[in-house]
Amino acid sequence: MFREVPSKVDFPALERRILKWWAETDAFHKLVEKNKGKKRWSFIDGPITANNPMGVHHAWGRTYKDLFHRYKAMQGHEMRYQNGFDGQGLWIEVEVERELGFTSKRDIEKHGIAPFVEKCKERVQKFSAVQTQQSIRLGYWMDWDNSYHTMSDENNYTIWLFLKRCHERGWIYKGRDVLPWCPRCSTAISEHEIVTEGYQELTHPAVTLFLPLVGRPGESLLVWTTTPWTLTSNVAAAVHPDAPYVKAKQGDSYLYLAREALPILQGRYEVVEELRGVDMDGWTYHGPFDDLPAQHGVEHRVILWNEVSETEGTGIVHIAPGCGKEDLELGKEYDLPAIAPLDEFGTFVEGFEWLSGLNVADSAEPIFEDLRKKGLLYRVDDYTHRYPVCWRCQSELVFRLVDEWFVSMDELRYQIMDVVRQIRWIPEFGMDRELDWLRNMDDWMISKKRYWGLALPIYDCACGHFEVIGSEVELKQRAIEGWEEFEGHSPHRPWIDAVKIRCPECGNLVSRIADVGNPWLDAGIVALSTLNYRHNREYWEKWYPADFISECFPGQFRNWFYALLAESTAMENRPPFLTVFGYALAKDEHGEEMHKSSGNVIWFDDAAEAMGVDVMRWMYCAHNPRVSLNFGYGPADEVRRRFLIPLWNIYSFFTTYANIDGWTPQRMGTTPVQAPRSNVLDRWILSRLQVLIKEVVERLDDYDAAAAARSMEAFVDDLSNWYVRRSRRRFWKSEQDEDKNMAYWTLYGCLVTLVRLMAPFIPFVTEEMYQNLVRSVDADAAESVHHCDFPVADLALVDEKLMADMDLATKVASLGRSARGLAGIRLRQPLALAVVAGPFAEQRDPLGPLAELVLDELNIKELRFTSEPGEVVSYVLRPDPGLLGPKHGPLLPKIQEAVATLDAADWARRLKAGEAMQVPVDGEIVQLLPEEVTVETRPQEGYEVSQEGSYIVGVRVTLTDELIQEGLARELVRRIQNLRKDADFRIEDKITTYYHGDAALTKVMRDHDEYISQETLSLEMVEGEWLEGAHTGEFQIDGMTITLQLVRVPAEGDSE
RNA sequence: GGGCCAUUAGCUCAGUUGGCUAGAGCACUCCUCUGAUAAGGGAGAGGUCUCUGGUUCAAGUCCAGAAUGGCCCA
Repeated sequence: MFREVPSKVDFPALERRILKWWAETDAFHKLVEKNKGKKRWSFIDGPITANNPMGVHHAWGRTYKDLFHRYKAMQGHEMRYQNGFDGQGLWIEVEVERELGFTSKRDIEKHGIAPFVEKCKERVQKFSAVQTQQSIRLGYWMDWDNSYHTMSDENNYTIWLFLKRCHERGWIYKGRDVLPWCPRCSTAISEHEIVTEGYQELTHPAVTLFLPLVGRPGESLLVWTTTPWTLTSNVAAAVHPDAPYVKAKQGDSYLYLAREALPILQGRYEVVEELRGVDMDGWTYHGPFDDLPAQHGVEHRVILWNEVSETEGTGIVHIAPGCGKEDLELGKEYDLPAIAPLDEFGTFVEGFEWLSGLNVADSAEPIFEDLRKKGLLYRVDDYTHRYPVCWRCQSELVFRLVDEWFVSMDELRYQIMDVVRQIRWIPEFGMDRELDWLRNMDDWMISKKRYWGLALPIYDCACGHFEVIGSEVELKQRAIEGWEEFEGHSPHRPWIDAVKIRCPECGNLVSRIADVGNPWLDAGIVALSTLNYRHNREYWEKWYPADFISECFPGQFRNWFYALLAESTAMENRPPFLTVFGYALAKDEHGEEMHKSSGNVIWFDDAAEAMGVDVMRWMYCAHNPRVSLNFGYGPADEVRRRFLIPLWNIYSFFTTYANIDGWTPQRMGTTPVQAPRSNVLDRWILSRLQVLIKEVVERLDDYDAAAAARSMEAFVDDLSNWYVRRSRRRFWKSEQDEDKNMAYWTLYGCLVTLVRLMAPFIPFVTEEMYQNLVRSVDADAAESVHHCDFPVADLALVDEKLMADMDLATKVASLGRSARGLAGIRLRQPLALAVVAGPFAEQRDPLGPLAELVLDELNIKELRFTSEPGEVVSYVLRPDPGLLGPKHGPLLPKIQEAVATLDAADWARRLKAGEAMQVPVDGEIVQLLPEEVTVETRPQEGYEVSQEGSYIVGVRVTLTDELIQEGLARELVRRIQNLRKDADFRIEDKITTYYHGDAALTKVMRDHDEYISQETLSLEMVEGEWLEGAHTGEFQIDGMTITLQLVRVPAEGDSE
């Protein structure tokens, strides 16, 4: 016996039960053990940031990872099952700062770096534990005790090795650059970080000001900027050499600006001279802040620059090499001084007099006021533009001249590009994206002026020499002092900073630079560090490169993919992974981004308990990964209703009837799938099943989960709405014959195969079904569905012709239902005949045995096939008077007459083929174009028809008394069945039926006594008696009344 | 300015070597079935497959250009 299966199911409760059972039986580790020593399948996990609970977008990615792990496991592969947590870097620091109520780096210093770093570690531990629990809830099978952390010693030291290798090749250098800088976080923001969500639409005051020219009294350049604070460091003004400029007179002053920019002028003006940019080359002017000490000795001049836009601002660009990236480049070219006005907090440094000590955020108004006082201010306007902000704390970034450390991309860039081309990118455009990034990226800035992160092993001596340490062993050897203080700690600040080495060039003691590393270094090294590259090269060789990695596409080209590629290429010049699978973003169900502030975020824990993770997983798997996923309760409910419930219903149906008949698979050894079948439905569904297996394997081998899921949905639909629906009677009948046995074997075979096919997708419900369908009757079967082998298609069972014929049968059934619908005759009313017209040629019986299915489905006595549509429809040709009237005038009635005499069926075909009609009228030939003649189809007398393509199904709508009686009998059966159900009888309960009512109905009861009692399991049908206490119903059928009463008959052996 | 992607029914999307009278689900209206039943089925309506050219016997599909939207890089 199978365990009884309720038709209603609580998926989340089921999932919790299965989770508990997996834990109790140690199902995961048994799987690992089972596959030990088999062919490897290597996966490297992109570490999840262990900073907050995971979201439903993480669950999407983790579902793919679990899906392919489970699939490969069922196909017998050894795997490492290692999950990764990312835990070093600014994002952790920012959250901890928030927790502690800190607002700047000074607070951290005051608090102490050591306790701060400890708190960062604690946060990572806390949330990695939370995410582990959530992942387990998702059904993600990983070796959770073996998760790696990017903050581990091994990970950090492996990065040291990488940096050492880079240094040996001369790729590491200290650069002076103008970088986007967050004044709150007090660190540079690398270009990797600034690009996503790094810009906001902001409004700033833009200032237009005079720069008085030297030696040209009364004449000024007009410049424009949105960052007034940079004017303090102005050293030059750039013009486009070929652009037209003008000298405009306004009042007593003469202004220079681009001709295109003239509309910027307020009030009346007069153009007194036209010139080109090149004519202004070398002019000198008085800087706007020449009075500040920082500006002493600076000569301001006009330079030429091809990038100057004539339409932005005034067409004359203010240049401050200490405050802008392009400015600095230009500065190098023209040998201009770079003045750096801001410290790490965005405060003006010494040398700026009244500005010194003022924060950049508060500087705009005082600067305008100063310019106004000096008579240099022309106008101030609000200007809205996209401005970079800190991606973590949203502070507006400034551009600061700083020392940072870089890895040169000169050589590495091209090596990585070669590696990229050896990798399979899914979707394919990934390769182009990555190559595009590599072509365009600047040198990799690896330093960050923060606390919690990789301790960059760079020892920079004042003499100009610097060293890069490649391991903890090397550091110990080189340590002159501080080793004891450091020993026993992780290689993090502040402990690591105690260690000092001797400069081999000048002999002085050298400290480590204070910077920590860019966090993508941490995540990028894992292809080496997690495979024990430093200590067990054999192990590493076994698992490197990964067969597969998978992450969300947007962002990762310049982040994880890039870092992984860069570090592996530098170390080994081989791809770190062979296939990369990317997917898009998760949005809310209306396609809006999920934001806490919009209130549309769905938390993973809520979703899991409300919809169940199998539903979520199916939604993820069935979705096209290239486009963003609209996640929500609505779509989830649809998945549940459309897919999981029907699947469950098939299962529930099977167990219900199998239990009634006491049917169990005696032994799995005589595999049900292979036994020959005589029933066409059995042969058909088993053929479909093999095709399904083949498709699913092919699609999963190609990492196309969505196509596999779609195939499975289509199969479940076929199984439910055709196989089971058409086979119901085979299970329902009371004889225990071979046909029934085969039906059980077939449905059972489909279910147990489906359960294994779907196990990687929806691991919980398949486990539940497997335990009941397989384990409960076969103690020798694999303990868990996830320990089973993945199904293999038996192509010998594929019958293409049968499947094509079945397609035709379902099409005929569909057209027949449609025709019945048009006639308004309900399905319960039997009809005498259906005629199918189609391209059957000589075939007299195109459906063969499948015709039975159609007859039964349509409740029709006879099915006839013909290749002559005229048997069911006639055609009427109607010359369109609206078109032909104006053309032929009085001839029209005669044309209509003439057309009516022609062979309508023949012309219907020819017109459809685009042929024009030639109609003899009054001795001449009139031509009628296809669009001028409407072809109407009408059913032949006594038929209703429905047509699709070249198939027409006509049903005979004439009802005889006999047919009507039969229809009523069926109607009565239905009433009794409903009554049985209302009475809560079990499906197999036998009953006695009492009835009385209008004569016409009681006659049907008597005449169809055998049929009705068989259908309703009535042992006896008694007319005229009234039974107190029986389940009673009074019904109106076609205006007649009947009262029905049911009584359960106790079965033998019942205790009643 | 450059790169990548998308554009198919009211909405969400299938349509992967060019071969359809372009499909599905949801939503809507009507109908229907029913011991799988808080499910299922059918019908109706809804499309110049963004546009313009081209290649081809044949284009939603391939090519070129444009428009719109999105992502990325300057």
